[in-house]
Amino acid sequence: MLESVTQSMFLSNTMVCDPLMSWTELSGTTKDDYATCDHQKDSYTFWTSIHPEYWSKHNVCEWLQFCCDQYKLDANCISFSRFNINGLQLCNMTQEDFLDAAGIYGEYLYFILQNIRMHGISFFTDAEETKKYILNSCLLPIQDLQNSHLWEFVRDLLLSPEKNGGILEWEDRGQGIFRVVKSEALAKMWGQKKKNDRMTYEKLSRALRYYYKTGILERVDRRLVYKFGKNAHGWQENKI
DNA sequence: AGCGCCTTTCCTGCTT
DNA sequence: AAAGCAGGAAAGGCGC
Repeated sequence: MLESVTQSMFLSNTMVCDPLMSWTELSGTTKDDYATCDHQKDSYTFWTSIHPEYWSKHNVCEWLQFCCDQYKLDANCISFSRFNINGLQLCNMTQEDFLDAAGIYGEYLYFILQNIRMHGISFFTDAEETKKYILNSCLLPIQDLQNSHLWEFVRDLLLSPEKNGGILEWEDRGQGIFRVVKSEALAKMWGQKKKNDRMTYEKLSRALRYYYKTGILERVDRRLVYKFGKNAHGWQENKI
């Protein structure tokens, strides 16, 4: 399933990946990008240039580090001891194995690995491109892993009613008008994401008000009610 | 090193 | 009276 999904998505975007290009050509295009990365500068050019099947234990570790860096994953959620294995063993891990070893990131890491095996590392050097693919896939929402902006956090909470526990609700779905139902709960959740237990709705709302200036939000003259502006995206139905 | 962006923190005054 | 709103000011964090 994963293969067919990613393959079709992959082939549909010739800018990211020309199917005629070889794996080595693809990975070669990224070498320079990572030569500028001061973190593990020396090793990037090595592990990205070989197939995952041939990675050493060290390379596997570097790959995990790369994923954490690139997608802002919380390394504490990943059991690194479970990944003290070589590339061949890594490639033999099932999706369930990944879930066991990396919790909420398991499915995601599995997805990344399978795509690197198929298409090379360049597939994942552009976080924005990767995000598009994940959003179009049936994987867990990548915004949970990546998005750091407050308005995106709010948007994604609105888009996941099963997760927001009635904290936010749409007032007018079509116009992008929504209401903050539990203000302090929202602040607490935002604080959790930012690892800041001093967050309050008072402060969060100040940040929201700054969005009026940039057109991310529009003012609605009602208490606890906000509206997405013309510069907000991704909140409309049937539109990503 | 420095700059810009996005908050975070704090504050005063105002409104509901 | 309590909670929310409006923004100014300044500082922090982080990516480039």
